Amino acid sequence: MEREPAAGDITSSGSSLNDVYDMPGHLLRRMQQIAVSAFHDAVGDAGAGITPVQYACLRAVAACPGEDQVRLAGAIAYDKTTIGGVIDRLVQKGFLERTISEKDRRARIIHLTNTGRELLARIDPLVTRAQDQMLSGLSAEERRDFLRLLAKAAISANDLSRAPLRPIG
Amino acid sequence: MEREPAAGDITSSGSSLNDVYDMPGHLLRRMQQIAVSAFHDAVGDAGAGITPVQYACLRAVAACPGEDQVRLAGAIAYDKTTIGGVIDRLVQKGFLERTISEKDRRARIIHLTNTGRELLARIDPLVTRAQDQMLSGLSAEERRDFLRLLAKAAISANDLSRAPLRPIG
DNA sequence: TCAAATTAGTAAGTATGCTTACTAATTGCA
DNA sequence: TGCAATTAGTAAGCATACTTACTAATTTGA
Repeated sequence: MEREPAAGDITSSGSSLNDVYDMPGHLLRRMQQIAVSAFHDAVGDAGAGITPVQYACLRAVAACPGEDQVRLAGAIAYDKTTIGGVIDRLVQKGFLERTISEKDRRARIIHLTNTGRELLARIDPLVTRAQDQMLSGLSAEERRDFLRLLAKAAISANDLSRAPLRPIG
Repeated sequence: MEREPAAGDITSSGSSLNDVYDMPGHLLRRMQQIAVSAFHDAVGDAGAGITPVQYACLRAVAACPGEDQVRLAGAIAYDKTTIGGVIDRLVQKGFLERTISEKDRRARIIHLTNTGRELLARIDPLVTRAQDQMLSGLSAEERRDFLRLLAKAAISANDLSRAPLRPIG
């Protein structure tokens, strides 16, 4: 397999990183990390150490109080193992309550605490600001186009995911 | 356009998950996970357990042989701590070689092994296929638009990231 | 009705993707 | 020249995001 580099070679391996830079997988990974950064920059100390994943989990509980973990996971496209740990930490911090369901003793019913509700009210506007900042390089029209296509791609490929979105209701 | 919650509102907290579903942060997180899934589905057993992150690292070494870890990290926008572990595992599997630099004894110089080169040649077409599959819900024109906007957003917000892209050369 | 299949949740293990903190080597500058 | 600042890399710790495997509870169906 090994050979001497020849005169016409672009790179010593015949491959360039430009391919990688244009791959949706690479760009999505980078944008996701930019999104996490922007979240932390915008929320800062107001967030009591909350993460983007924990924020979405709180929003899911706020929108769907009294659901069990599997259905909450589906509502925001989390793996059921993942959401277990996320809820652990949010209970630990006093933002969520976890009780055993009366109807199904396997299931855990999740509710917001007042502290959790207060946290959400406090950071919601900051999170909205972060969403703007991560797309600050796009014009208003480009943002609309981008979001439309991003949502369309995510909906189309939903079942490719290990943790597909399963909206409640 | 924001409005006051009215008597007839659906949710008890005045918030709905529709906001979350439209947030770029949420959609980017979902698409990133879809991308990882599509990679594993497409590469399967041919990849010797390689991950998308490890693949990009191999491509970076192939394109920029003989670089140190910090510069390789910059070439694909990885944190220097992260790439350390990634390279550990790739050396462990026999795809990369790590040697101490003669010029700077702090630095580790990374090279592909022949096995690593063979792996790349084998899986490159499969990875390309995965990139198509994750955008299968978009038309050719939509894909072009989406990729253009995604790249533009990532370039603009590069310095928001904790691990910005720092191309070599 | 009762055993089989399914389901909710957890546990353990692995791989990113950071943070902070540290060592060792190199650079810069007074 | 020599000391301070910087830099490459690692270590430890924490939070996702899975995988596989397990327990316990519920549902199914013969």
